[in-house]
Amino acid sequence: MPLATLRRKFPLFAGFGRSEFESLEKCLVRRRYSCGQTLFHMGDEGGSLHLIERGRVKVTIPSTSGEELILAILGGGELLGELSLFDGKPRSATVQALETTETFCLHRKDFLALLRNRFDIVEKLLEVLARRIRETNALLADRYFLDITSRLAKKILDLGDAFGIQEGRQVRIGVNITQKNLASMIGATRESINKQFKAFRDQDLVRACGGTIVILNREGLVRKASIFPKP
Amino acid sequence: MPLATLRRKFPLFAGFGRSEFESLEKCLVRRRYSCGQTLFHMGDEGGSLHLIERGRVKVTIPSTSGEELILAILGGGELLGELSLFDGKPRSATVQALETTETFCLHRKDFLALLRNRFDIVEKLLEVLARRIRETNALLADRYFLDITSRLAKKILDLGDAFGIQEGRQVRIGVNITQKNLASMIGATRESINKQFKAFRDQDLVRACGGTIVILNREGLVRKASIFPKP
DNA sequence: GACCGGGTATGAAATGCTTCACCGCGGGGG
DNA sequence: CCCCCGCGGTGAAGCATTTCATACCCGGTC
Repeated sequence: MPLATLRRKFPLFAGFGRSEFESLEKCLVRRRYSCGQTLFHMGDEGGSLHLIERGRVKVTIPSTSGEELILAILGGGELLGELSLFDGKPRSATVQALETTETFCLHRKDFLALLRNRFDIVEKLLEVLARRIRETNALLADRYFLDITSRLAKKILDLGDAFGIQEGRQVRIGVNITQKNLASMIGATRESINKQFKAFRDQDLVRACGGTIVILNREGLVRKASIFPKP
Repeated sequence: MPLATLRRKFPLFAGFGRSEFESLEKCLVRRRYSCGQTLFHMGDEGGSLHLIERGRVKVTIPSTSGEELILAILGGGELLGELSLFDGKPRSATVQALETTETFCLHRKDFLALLRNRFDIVEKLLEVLARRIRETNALLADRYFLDITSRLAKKILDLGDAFGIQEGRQVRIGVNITQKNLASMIGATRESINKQFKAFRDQDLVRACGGTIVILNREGLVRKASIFPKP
């Protein structure tokens, strides 16, 4: 991969020059995962970091009874598996590929060595972690304060922002998300999602179209997401 | 505050020598908050970091209808308000003193300057952030997978670990936690907590004693916390 | 001393969500 | 080619929690 591409794809390394690039390149190992494959399991020993080159993965916490909670869906350019790097503890979640996914894998000691000399990378990393914390806090708050209708509307909007493809006045969500996945993202059963989703469809807010979701009326969804269910 | 005290109270600065100490000391501003006072509100501009010297605070997210979700209770030696420092965004939560609390306040640019030269502090910071993420993820997972009984048992155990004072075979939780607070920690109503708490009392797992909780039977609580409600 | 606000206690009624049961569809593998 | 499994769809019943209503106790204060 040329330097320019690296810098474009991974803002983390935006400040890199040629010499740093060359020493970094030696440490990167390319990894390829097909759809459904798991990168690692919660509880595993974790000594490496992934940079997602292309594809998408889901970050989940499994329950002992086989259900799963989806914490995040990550795509190209994003960082993955950094937690274990910083505290040396086991993997905090399971990660599975949702599509064919390619990553660059970087080992703990190489990465820490990298950090030591580059304060700009440290700054960006701190920012990434801060964002993760904000996101999880928001999820938690939503789960406390909102009912399923609002949570679903919000989640659809989020997905639209993260993976949306503009199509005229509509936005198509560019990942295949099953209703079951939606359910484990917002903490509800598939059946509840199904019913709520139908309600949104009946109100012409969204459309389902071969596995992907299309947002028809963004404003309407925003209203659903924020109207307060307990007045 | 002498250097030795600083190093003992705040592991973050364990590696500090005399000269660094002197330059740090110039930047620290002592702040005092009485019980109930708020340090800052969610949404505020946030340009500073607090090191808690003594006392305890609660970190909360308020809902628009006046309820609150308690994300964490922090005590002496802990860090507070670091998120806004790293991403420049507004305060992600409201923080209120639960007791008389004294902190050292450090401004953004002073802190960043500190970081720039001290990789050991960066490492510890990353560790702190990683731990926060793990904790929030765990809260979220609990909220998804466990019922109120298990969540309450778990929370009581957590509080015991964090603020417990050994008293013979018992552990007294050294903070005044109202049932309402417990409720906003685990995401339930005060009434539900009350009933569940009574159940625990009837089983001689815990005892309430003038505002504080005493754990009588740790093992029993552990069992309650982990037995799976949906078999 | 009377009043009031905040915390605790408790039961009955209401309800949002889950559980369960069932159906149809489509696609991938034997 | 057919079978089965995973996904979407839907209604009825069940239930965990919330909501509501009420009461008591305690400490402060007017």
